[in-house]
Amino acid sequence: MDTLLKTLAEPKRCEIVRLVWSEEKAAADIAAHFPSVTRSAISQHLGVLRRSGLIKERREGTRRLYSVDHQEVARLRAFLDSFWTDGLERLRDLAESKEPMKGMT
Amino acid sequence: MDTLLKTLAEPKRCEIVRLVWSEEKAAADIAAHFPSVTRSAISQHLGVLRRSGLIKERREGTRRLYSVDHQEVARLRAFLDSFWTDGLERLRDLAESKEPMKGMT
DNA sequence: TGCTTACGTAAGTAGCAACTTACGTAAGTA
DNA sequence: TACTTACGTAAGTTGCTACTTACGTAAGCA
Repeated sequence: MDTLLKTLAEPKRCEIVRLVWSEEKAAADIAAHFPSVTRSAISQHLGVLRRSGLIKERREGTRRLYSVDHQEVARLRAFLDSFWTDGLERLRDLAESKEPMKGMT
Repeated sequence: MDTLLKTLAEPKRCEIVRLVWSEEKAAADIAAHFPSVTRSAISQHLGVLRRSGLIKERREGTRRLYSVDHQEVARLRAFLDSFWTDGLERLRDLAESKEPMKGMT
C-alpha cells in the first residue's frame, strides 16, 4: 500500500500521472515535458509507475503509449478516504496486511 | 507539497499519525508500539512529522505529547481530492509553485 | 545536591532511489 | 539488407533516508 504512496511522493511521477490522466501519451512525449532529466530517467519512472499499477502500457508500432489505470487510482483513493474520515481500526488491518485493500475494488 | 506525501509514504510515520489521530500520546507510548526499532528512531520520525506540520507537540513536565494537526491534514486531503477529481490545470499550478496550496485553508 | 525519567540530537552506517552514460532491441523505412 | 526511430535496460555514481549508538538536557524527586 505504501508502495503506491511512495510512487506518488516523487514529484516527477506525480506529474507523469497528471500528464496521462485523461489521454494516453507516448514515452517520448512524456519525456519532452522534463527537459532537465534524461529520457532514460523518465523511462525508469514509467517502469516504477507501471509496476505499481498506476499506469498501463499499450504498444503501437515502435511506440509505447501510457495511460492512467483509473481503477487502481480509485483503490488508492478509497484507502486514503478511509484514512481521513473513519474506520481507523479497519484501516490498521488493511495497512498492515500483506494483501492490502482486499475487497475494495 | 510532496513533502507531506513523502512524510506519509513511510509506513511507520503513517502508523504514528493513526496513533495520535484521536488522542494525544507521549513519545514513549508511541515508541512502545514499535518494538522493532529504537526509541531514537521514533523520535526522529516524530521530528519529521512535526516539521512537516502533520502533528503538534505539547510539553507537560518532562513528557512531550503529540497529536495530529487536523487542519494540516485537511489541506493535504483537499490537495489529493482535487488531484483525483478535477481541476487538473489548477492542480498543475499548485503542484509546481514554490508556495503550494495557497488559499486552500 | 545528586539521581532518575523522558525526551531530543549529533554522528556514523547501510541501503535504497534517482540519476547518468552506454548498450540492446523490436518495428518501420530506404 | 542497412539504417533509423523509439523505446527499455544494464551498470555505475551520488545523494538521501532510516536506522543505530552515544551523548546532551530539562524536569521532577531523594
